[in-house]
Amino acid sequence: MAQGPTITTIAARAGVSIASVSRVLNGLPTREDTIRKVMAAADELGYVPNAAARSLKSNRTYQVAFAMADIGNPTYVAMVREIQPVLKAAGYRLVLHSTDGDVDDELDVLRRLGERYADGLIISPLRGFAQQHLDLLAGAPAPVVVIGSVPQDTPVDNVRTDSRTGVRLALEHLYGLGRRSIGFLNGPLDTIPGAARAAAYTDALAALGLPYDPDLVEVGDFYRAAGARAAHRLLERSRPDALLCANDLIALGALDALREERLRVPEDVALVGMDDTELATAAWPTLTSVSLGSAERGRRAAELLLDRLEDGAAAPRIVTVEPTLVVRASTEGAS
Amino acid sequence: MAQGPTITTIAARAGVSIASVSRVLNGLPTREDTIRKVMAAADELGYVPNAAARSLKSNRTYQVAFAMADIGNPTYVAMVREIQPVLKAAGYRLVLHSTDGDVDDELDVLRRLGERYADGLIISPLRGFAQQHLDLLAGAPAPVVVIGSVPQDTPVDNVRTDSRTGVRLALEHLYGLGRRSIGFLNGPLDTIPGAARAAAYTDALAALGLPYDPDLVEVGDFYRAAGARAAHRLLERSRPDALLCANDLIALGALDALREERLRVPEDVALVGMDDTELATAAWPTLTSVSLGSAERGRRAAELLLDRLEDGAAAPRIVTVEPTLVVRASTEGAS
DNA sequence: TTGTAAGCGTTATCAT
DNA sequence: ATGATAACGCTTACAA
Repeated sequence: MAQGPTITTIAARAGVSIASVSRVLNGLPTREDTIRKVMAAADELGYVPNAAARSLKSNRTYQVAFAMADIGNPTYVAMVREIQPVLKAAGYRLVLHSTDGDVDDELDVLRRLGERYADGLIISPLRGFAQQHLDLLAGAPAPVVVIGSVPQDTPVDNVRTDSRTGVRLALEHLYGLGRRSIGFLNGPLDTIPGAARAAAYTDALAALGLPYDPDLVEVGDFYRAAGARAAHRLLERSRPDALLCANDLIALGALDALREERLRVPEDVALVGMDDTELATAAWPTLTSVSLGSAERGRRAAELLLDRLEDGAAAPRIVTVEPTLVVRASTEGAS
Repeated sequence: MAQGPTITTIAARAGVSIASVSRVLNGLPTREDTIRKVMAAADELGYVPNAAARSLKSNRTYQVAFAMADIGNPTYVAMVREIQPVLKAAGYRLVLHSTDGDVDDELDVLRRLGERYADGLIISPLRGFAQQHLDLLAGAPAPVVVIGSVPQDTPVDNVRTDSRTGVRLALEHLYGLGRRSIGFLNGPLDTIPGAARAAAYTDALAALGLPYDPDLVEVGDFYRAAGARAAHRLLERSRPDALLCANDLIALGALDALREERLRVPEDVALVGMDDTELATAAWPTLTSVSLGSAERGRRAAELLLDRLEDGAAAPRIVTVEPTLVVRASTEGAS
């Protein structure tokens, strides 16, 4: 915990000015002899440049923030896992914010960007930005990349996925297996994914010519225990031959519930999760799941942000990651 | 992305000196009237203090770094999940480093603390610090808390667990179930947990009066696929009636392998994982697992660091988290 | 090529 | 109570 040397210390030790030290350290043209003296002094003293001083001067922190609802959720873990190495390779540190899906927290993250502790922000809002806060997004003090959808014309880089198509893929798959009574276990409707998936479910049913039956729909939360409770509630009043779950955690909970009710998966009830997390292959039977490309979305978001940091003036970009259906035992029986 | 206002801007707007602005902003005694003017100006301009300037002056970043091998590993996720809210509550940001278990990366994290981008570091080294690097730890430019064991007398705060006891609990449990041929699937021996668990396994066997049979031991890596391969190798040359796995990922892989070999769990082979991650309850049968208190270790580490940041002079503390055995279906049959 | 000095946005000391 | 000013550690004109 020794007090570290500064360029002043080195300058004294090497017998040159601080300007020369700075030049050598930054590789600017300098006399061979001076370089040697400075390097020697720096080495001996174990010099390390001070980040605060550097960023005060350069207006660059070489930090990027990532904000999401819950680092315990495998979806976000997948994102972080991709974001981290991309940033690291580019010389950026990663600052992690967990907002618990709280709108105020999310807005706070946005506002505190004004402290300039980070050069940019990747945010995956769960509750989303109400209309009145869009200007906060647009006028953010640093570049922001949003993972998830933002309203048309919001001038920020954006990585989205098409959950509508994802849900459709799932329902078509189940329909193709002969299932006609397809239930849906959703997360809160006031969340962005919750709302999107609810709409997508209704639409996909219609496209398949299936009736919408409110008894087949339950809203809970994006957690396993909530998923189990929702499944129990649903099973109390109807007997679906398939269940679509708004994420893998819910699906895992549904699996618990189905097991308790002695219903076989997939024979009695076919089960589909969403997000295709590692939990899908840990479960038994392994879970068919709609991949929304979390890892790829994370990576693309990091890349977009780095691009933006190099060229702040470029037009906002929207990247769309296509969903895919990963079929496993929970709908097809074989392992 | 507007250029933010500084205290200079505010001072001009309010018609006072920057010193007064600073005082008001920091709640130092000031005339009512001045306070009003400054606050008004600050509000109108949407002032946010600059983090770099502040930390240059105060030598405080209000950031804490956490370095571990792989954010994809549920053990570390559990730690981050606990560390984050503790830091947040104390007004600190979290900087995340993923080292891939690379020794150089770990040492680099330690060295770069000298940049003073963080006030302290929590590190969970996978490969550990060779003797020659202990001075780097001892002489770190900022307080460090190590999760995992450090050699006696290393002057850093330390949160450890007793994996020896953990392994013993597992073997005693298996022994109590009548298992006598207990195999062991370990991770790399040049990692701290790998080495510790290998020694613990040998000791625990001896304590139970069971012979050590090299055919019952396989070394792989801490991943699922590696666990599956290791299990296959082991099963090719011996038929254990129980398997202890050095973590839950390996256990999951072992489960895959056992299933392929048509061996029933727990009837033919009882299976025990370590770390007690969420994967243990996602798997089927659910996994008996040795909890090493990852969440608690994370939380305690964060608390130790915060304490240290308040009182840098206090004697180094060692916190030990007791392991517990969480018995589930993979050893006891019932769900 | 090198040194002097200004400035990044704060906080804090010192006069006033 | 307030203002002028130095200082934090660095980069970068500008002069020499």
